[in-house]
Amino acid sequence: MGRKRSNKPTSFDIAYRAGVSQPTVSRALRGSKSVSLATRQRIEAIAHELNYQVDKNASSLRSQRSNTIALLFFEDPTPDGANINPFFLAMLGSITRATANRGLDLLISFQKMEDDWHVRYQDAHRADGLILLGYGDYTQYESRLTQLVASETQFVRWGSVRADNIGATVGSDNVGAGRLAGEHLLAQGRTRIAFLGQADEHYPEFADRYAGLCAAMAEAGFPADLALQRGALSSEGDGHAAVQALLASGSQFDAIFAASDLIAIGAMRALAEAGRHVPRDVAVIGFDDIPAASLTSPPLTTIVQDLNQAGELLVETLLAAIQDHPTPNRSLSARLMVRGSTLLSG
Amino acid sequence: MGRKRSNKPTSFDIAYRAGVSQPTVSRALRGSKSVSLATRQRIEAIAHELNYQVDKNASSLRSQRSNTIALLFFEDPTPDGANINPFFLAMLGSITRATANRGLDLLISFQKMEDDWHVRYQDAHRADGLILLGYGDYTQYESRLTQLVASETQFVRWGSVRADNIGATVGSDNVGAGRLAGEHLLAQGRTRIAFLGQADEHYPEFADRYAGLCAAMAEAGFPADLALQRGALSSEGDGHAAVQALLASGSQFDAIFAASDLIAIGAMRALAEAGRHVPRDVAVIGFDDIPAASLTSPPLTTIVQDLNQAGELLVETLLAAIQDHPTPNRSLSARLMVRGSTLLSG
DNA sequence: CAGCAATATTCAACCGATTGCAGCCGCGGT
DNA sequence: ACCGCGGCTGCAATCGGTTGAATATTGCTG
Repeated sequence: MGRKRSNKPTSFDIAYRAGVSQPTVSRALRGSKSVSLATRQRIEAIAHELNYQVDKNASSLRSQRSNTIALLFFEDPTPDGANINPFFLAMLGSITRATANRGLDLLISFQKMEDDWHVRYQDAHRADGLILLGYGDYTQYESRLTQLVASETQFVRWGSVRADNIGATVGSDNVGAGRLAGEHLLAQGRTRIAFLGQADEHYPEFADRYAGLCAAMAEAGFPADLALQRGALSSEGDGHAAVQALLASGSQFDAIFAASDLIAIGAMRALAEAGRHVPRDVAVIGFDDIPAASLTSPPLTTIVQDLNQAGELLVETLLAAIQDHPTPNRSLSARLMVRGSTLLSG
Repeated sequence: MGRKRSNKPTSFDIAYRAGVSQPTVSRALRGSKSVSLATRQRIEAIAHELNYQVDKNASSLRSQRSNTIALLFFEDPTPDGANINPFFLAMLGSITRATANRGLDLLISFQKMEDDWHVRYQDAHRADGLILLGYGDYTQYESRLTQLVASETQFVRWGSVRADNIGATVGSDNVGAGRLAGEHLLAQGRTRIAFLGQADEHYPEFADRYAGLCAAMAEAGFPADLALQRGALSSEGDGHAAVQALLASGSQFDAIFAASDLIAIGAMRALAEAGRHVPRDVAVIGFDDIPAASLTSPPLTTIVQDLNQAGELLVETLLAAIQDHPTPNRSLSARLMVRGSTLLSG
């Protein structure tokens, strides 16, 4: 309907002008070494002149490789869809760069876990593999992951790196990062450190961060007080509520380690409302270094994950899996970004 | 290489089991009305049972439609690539939803304008059309757009909606939005309103916002003072610098309308450094309502664009163009989000 | 100069759907 | 009976590359 016959050049047009057969054109343009230099250059010149582009569909259909990967976000439902976790948006930048560097295309989707993604993507030959990104309860999704493995779908996910993970995983060294946060707070003379974040097995990344904190505290001779750990998922509201609960419980604390910046920001808001000064009364440290972290007052000290490397490593690992060269799971070290929320002025 | 013969079912497998021909399967699954209800249901049942998915490549190759659109960001170079303008990230959420609603796939890329995108996407049949997103100097890119039109590439862009635009355009009613901002500030008793943002023809959106502000001021009998307009692109640093320049010039002003939230945030920082209180001494209003806007102190009053509708409209317009049913360009109305940066407490 | 390996190119099949057209069947009209 | 027509379904071509095997072209050896 209204789609006039396209006059885009095909490899046949090029073959004709170059006086060779069409398969030779195909080989030449992909740099096959079984085409002589002379003919390849001739073909390349003509292709360039005609503005020829290989048809992606034909190519993928025959070769069964799309050179495309699909990035799937699955966050716990955000009804309006507009509020995506800023950390993942930063990750998106890193991943797009990593794929572009390798000449791969990137499909993205914010499908909820309910949907049958692998069916829509890999099974339909749209993508060669998947990257799964999301906070949230991975254990709840384990059956899904198992299913992905069973259907021979290739994927990597970002998360807590453990030996018994299903499928390839890339993630930060959360235990080490938690330790960093703890050591920093201890160095500031804080010993009653609260942790805000779900620290159970459903949120292994948060649990790891807490474990790191506890380790640092134990080594310093100030064992963590379990009463100072409060659940919080990854929203500002949760952080706010958690601090209110802490204050209401009457527990004494002089520092907060929040499992994410959003939680930390909510926590700081609650502290301000309660008249507690940051950092004088309570030092606060977050996690992720989202853009807003430097804009709070005082600016939020936080843990920075190595996002550039994250994208690279995710893509690298996925490609290895696709080529049946499984790579051992790797974790990335994080570093501390000190700002005003943990430093007494001066 | 390691790619064992896939055993994914094809339409032939289904045809065989259903006792019909393969084309009938194809028709049935696409709901062609020339297949009887009985056979269609039988085919659907088998397809579902086998977990069959139409091969996207084969389908696109034959039908010459990919049901995919490509989203191209082109911001002025951000060398590390990590810092994407938060406004566009919000837009991304809206667009992904709009495409998902229509069963379209979305390819994304942060290619710089230098690259030959249309070649990589539409010409290679990866996508049926393009969505172009980016602040920045569109006029600089006009030749590119003309080229896109010449190569019959379908695209929509987000930007200033004008009659003489090249190609389809969707955008906010920036003049109206600027007027809103102006009226709000005037209602707060401010009459010396500075505008921070490039207001020349290279940045038509910003120019429109300024025009709206000027109109509101003129109507209220307080014509805008051109000395209070300062260029600023879209970064925090620019906003900071612009305010410093304003202060250094000795101009008097009691309000600032920043062309973007990032500029506004930088401006507020500069004001704080100069000891000017917001909103007592200077009221500040931004544009975009990025997540950080509600986290500044005081929280930033800003203009909210209707992002949900933006994604819908972009996709709708693009699809119309693809089907040769060009739609008139439309603009979306924006609304005011009042927060502390323009309200004297009480 | 036959013999044979190495290199360059062509042949023909193939990937898995979509689509225009032809064919079949059943039924109502005359 | 015969024709025609509408409703379904099958046939065969097609989309535009990729790929393994076959063939042509050289070049080199003895």
